[in-house]
Amino acid sequence: MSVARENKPPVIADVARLAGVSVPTVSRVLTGAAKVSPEKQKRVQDAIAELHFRPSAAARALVSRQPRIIAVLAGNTSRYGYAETIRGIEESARADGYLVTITVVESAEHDDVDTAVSLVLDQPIAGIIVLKFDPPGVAALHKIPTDIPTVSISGVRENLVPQAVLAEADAAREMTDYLLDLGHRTVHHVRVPPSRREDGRTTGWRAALLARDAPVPEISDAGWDPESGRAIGRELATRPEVTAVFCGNDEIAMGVIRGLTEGGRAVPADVSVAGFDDHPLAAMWSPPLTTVRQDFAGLGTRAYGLLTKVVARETVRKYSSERPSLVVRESTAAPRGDR
Amino acid sequence: MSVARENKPPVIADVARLAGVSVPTVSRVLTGAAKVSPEKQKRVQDAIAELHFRPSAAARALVSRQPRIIAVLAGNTSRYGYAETIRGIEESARADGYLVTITVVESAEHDDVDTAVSLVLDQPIAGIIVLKFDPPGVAALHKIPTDIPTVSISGVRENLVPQAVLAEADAAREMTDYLLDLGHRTVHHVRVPPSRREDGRTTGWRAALLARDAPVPEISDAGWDPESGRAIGRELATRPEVTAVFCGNDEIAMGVIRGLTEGGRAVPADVSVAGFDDHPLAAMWSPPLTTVRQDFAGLGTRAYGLLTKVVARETVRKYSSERPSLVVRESTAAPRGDR
DNA sequence: GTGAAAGCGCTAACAC
DNA sequence: GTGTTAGCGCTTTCAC
Repeated sequence: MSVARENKPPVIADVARLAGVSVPTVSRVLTGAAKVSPEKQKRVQDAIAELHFRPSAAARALVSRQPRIIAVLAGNTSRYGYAETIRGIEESARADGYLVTITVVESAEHDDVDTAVSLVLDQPIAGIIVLKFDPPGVAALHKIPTDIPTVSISGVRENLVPQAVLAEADAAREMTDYLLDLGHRTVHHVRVPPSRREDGRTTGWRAALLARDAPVPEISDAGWDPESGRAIGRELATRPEVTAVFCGNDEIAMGVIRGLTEGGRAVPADVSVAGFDDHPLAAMWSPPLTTVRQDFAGLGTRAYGLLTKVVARETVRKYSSERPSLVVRESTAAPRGDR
Repeated sequence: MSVARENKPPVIADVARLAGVSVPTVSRVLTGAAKVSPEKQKRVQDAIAELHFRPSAAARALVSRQPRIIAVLAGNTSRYGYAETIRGIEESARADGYLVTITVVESAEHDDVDTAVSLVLDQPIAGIIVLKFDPPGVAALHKIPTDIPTVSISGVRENLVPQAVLAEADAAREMTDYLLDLGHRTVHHVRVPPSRREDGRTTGWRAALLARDAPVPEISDAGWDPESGRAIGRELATRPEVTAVFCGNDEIAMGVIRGLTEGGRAVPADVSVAGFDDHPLAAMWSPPLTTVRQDFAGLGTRAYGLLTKVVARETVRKYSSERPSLVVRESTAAPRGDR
């Protein structure tokens, strides 16, 4: 009989026995850490195949002190930007032989943050990437012990840990300038839940307005659900002075357009609406949505790259992406009076 | 000095020393497995806090043989249905103290499948959930050794492993019947990449047509990107006999509507278009999309529940969800001649 | 209740 | 090259 232990998964000792070599020799062919004679190599290989042996990841992680898992902490996983960023992280990690875990931080409340962070800390992980796009993400970052390799992803620079950033503020400013250049007196802003007091999109929008001496209208706060944008759109439809709206993301922009339309205002004839992100459906929308293209997957990739350096204890510095780019489609136009 | 080992994370022995107890006693207060006197309990607790001690997950996984991680294998992670299903899995797992990993199976090619499955198998995991929505998912499922606790999620029943299913075929049939009842002579079908020769949506559509002796038009194959739906929509726009289109998912339906519109056909005046999934943007679309609501998150939750039973070696049987429900909105109407 | 001793399955160190 | 000896940091007997 070749199966040494009834019903239990084979261990390295079983392989060694079957191949007629010592345990470390099996380990050597497994890791390739040292030379093994071709003959024994083959015997070991055969034994492994025969027993369907797979080394225990738990034992390896214990002895080598290098778990092959990285954790992602995020306030959300299914909205477009989040999902794409995670996709970018996973893709790079997989190519590198790392598995990635995702855990969502339901809210910035102590209990939720603690649950999520503890869950991650209680597993054998190599490092953590936190998506600091919203308050839960920010709260989570602050709860992570400083001795754990950590990287954050954000729309604004900060110095807590190395981070991959998107130059959101610059892009928002560019978008606002574009709208102003079209002839709009000012630009209204519908914000998605910000990560701090104010996120990059809002900052850039305000800066552009102030730089041109345009009035700074009160901000409308939306949630993550497009439905919340619709309600805001309906409200905006009742205010004739609103001719241009810059939204925190495309999904909200789509809701806003819907609400505006329901309220009797045509887009872009009566009011121009712009989004942010370049959601896959933005081009399908009617009218096709003017927006800002963000390379979320690339952001994830860069964050992963940063993390591997931190894990390897190399010195790293803050990273910065190329600026997101303006994509002009048909949901924006010059105001009525100007045409 | 209370820190026993310079620069290294504290281990259980450090805690024991500081608290003046034995290592097993510390372990006992950690796990709560056995009684410890209140006094020592407190000393241990204090030592843990002082040292910021966290037990090594790797060591625990090794000795207890019960990793607290479950893996999800999927052909995709960011499209709506996938992302929502994963969200459901993660939510239940987190509540249960399990971490979830995600790994993408890029294609059904041997190399991609092998990379993904090996990655997962090389880590300390308790079990696997595979999203069998597409060919990569199906291929991955077949590569998983049978001794690993595994559950699949799918739109059609099969018997390989326990699975959480959505009664897609029934819902598709209901949708097709609804369209036929409106007075359409037949219903065209735009398919998303199927998991097997034919998935539940296509099967249900065909069954409904056959049952009513309606002609069964040739199927149009779309990809996952809405853009591919748009191309199909343009093509469909050139064929006057097309008056009703049932699409494999909402994103494709939105693309099809766009293409149809660009081709000069009005929706629903000239042609009715229905989707599948009830994407968050479906209600925002113009016209608001008629679709089928699927409870993806619930599906994920049920799959997780199944997996925990398999892990615990309880006997389980196939699960089945309530049937998805029809959501009639404004993208469908009676054909022109009937009005 | 509590400590000593014995592993979990693997890799690292060290001879030969 | 290869085997022997030691652990990795915990939990689990098993005495007392």
